[in-house]
Amino acid sequence: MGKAERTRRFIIEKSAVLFNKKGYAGTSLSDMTGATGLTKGSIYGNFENKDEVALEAFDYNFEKFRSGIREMMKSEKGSLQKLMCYPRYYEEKLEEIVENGGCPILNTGIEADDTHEALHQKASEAISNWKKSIVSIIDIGKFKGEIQSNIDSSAAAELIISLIEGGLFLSKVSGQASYLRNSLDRIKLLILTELAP
Amino acid sequence: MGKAERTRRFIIEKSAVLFNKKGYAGTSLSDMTGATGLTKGSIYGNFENKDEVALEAFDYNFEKFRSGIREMMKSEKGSLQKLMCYPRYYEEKLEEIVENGGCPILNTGIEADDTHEALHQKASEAISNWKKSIVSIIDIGKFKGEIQSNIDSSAAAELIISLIEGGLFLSKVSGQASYLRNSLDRIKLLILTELAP
Amino acid sequence: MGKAERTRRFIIEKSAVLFNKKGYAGTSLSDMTGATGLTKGSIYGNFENKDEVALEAFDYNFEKFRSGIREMMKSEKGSLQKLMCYPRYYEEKLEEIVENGGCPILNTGIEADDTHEALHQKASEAISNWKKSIVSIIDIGKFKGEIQSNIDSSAAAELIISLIEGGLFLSKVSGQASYLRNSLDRIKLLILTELAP
Amino acid sequence: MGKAERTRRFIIEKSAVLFNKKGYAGTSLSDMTGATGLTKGSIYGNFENKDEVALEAFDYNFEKFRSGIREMMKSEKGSLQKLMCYPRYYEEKLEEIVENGGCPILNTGIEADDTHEALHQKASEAISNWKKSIVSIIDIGKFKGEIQSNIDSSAAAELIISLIEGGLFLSKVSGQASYLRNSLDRIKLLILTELAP
DNA sequence: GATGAATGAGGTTTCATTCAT
DNA sequence: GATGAATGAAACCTCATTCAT
Repeated sequence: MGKAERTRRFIIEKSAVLFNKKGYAGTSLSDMTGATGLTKGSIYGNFENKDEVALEAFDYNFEKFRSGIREMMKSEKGSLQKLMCYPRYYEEKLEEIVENGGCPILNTGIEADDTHEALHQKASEAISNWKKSIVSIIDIGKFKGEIQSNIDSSAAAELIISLIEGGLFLSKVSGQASYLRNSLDRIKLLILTELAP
Repeated sequence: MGKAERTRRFIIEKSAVLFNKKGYAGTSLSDMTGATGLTKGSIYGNFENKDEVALEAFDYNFEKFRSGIREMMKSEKGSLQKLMCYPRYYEEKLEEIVENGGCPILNTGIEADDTHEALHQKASEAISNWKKSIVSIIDIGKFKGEIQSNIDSSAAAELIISLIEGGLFLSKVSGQASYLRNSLDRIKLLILTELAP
Repeated sequence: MGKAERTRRFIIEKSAVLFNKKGYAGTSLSDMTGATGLTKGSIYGNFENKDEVALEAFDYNFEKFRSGIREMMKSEKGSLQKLMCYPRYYEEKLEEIVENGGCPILNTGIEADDTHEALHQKASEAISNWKKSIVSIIDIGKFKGEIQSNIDSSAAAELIISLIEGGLFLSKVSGQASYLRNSLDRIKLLILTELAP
Repeated sequence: MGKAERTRRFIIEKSAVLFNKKGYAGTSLSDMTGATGLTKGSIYGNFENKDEVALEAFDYNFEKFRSGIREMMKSEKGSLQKLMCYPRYYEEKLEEIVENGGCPILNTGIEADDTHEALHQKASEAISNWKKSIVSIIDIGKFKGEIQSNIDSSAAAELIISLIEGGLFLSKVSGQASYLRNSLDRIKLLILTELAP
């Protein structure tokens, strides 16, 4: 990793939490120079404009948001066990997520949907990929006989995601963890009583 | 209603959709003069500052968001029937909600939670009131024997809200109505198979 | 005094202290409506514009500033006794003058000299009249043999005014009464040892 | 001196006379861009806000105001000769001072005393330092036997300052140099007949 | 005659971006 | 490749003033 690449990385890391907390419109170049200790010139030397930083910051935030659970899943073999990682993971991580400004898909999706098409697209793709990965786990589960074969994989995946995002949103804004907990409990129930054969 | 009150009303109505779509930081005074045809001086003659407009615009958006379902519920007697209004209502209204920029609680809550305490508070209170109204319906249902008495009213209410908000968010950002539909189907199932005696 | 005249009077009285404390540029129409409880329309119904109020407020402030000493002088017969009123008067009144924002000639003269010709003129005339009144007292004193006839009336008057204004300014800004006291003591000395025969 | 420092200097120099003539409230950012040829952005790149420019402009004006007399005093050895610099200096400089808007202590003190605490403080400190420097000259004079030892140094210093400021004010506003001349003559008399042994 | 509401110019400040050094 | 300094547009807000009611 050359120096240029390292500087880019550094700028993204430091800016990512700003964008996640204050949003795209609410984060200024000055916020970014303040957080990085770099100059505006330096940021413009490494990125074309604020947009480019925001776009990469989203990728960074999203990757960070997803890598934990991917790691957790690796050590699980069964499809149900893999799916059960979701409720386990978010239950553990709520506090940390809140500290970092919340779920980046939620933050970026909500801000960008009517204002910033490129960011909106990023959020939309993130959702799409997330759904695909859950569908894939369920389909493999069905193939291996670990999950009932008459399950609608797509519907199940969408329901799981809606419950997680709804719970995260309400717990973050209301300050009450119970919203997320109830959502995650429902996911567990779903996995154990409806997906499991 | 005096002229001042009419102008305030007019400014709020015209600005409300802007704030819901573009957010607080993303909506400028110029956007507001553009939408109303009034001058900045006129807006500042009727409101103390942008904050005051945004705060009242939230109330307006929230009221509009809630009044439809309140109306629908009025014509229902039974507790289960009242609760079933939620899935019915949001299924019908998704398109309209999307056109107006989405759920104001979601939009405002997400933007404001780390940046604008007064708006955050508004969103938080809206959630709290919404939950109370669902809990109240359930509790009355329990009292009247229409809902199983061993149900955790609070948990059920939080779950319903999480499903609605999660579904709205994902359908809006992904552009796919199925997220919300699946959430609403799950709410119906919950009402009919878990709450009903 | 008709109603219109009473309203004008009221506006001037309430605005006069504002202009004396905050200056012409520093006093806004809103300050004036705040201080009077009247509307902008009402002020513009009684005065042509802010200038006209400021000009009359200066007259009011100046008159108030001078009327006290004029009163005090009335009860004195001798020229020296009349002149001695100055040090006596300002020694007594320093606190009150400071509370009202200081000497209006000083405030208006300093602010207006390079920015507002009409106000400048008012201040300049006030100085001129003040000087004339002192010169007149001295000249009468000379005629009556109460004051040495070889005294330069004009120079003595200017010196007295300079000492008063210099002392007032420095005491007001520094917060220390001694500046004015020393100036006034010097005036007394001047009267008793140089003017007196 | 780096470029930034040179630009700051330039802005201060060009703004200083504006602030001295038109006052703090009467000087706008547009006045400042007009006088410097720079943009508002550039001014805000070099200063935190208008206040910071005004505060430094006062220092600049005051320093300019004082440096001349300090220079003149350097070539004098005796205490009386040093004190005699005051009347000599201000007699010479009246015209130049008037052209530059008058004495900055007077202008700033009068405008700021009831409206701008930071500027008021600056003016107040300037007075305090000025007085200290005169007291110091007198005390040294007493020690060296050049000035009568029973003189009240503080009172003499305050009187000198009051005479200068009073004279400057009245000559500036009335347009008649005699006010200042009479004050300065009185200072000379004081030095030669009261301070001198 | 008085008022409430509006205006439009101008106030201070911050923005994303550029470019000579 | 990085920086510091500048730009000009646009941000929020206040101003003195006007005028229909």
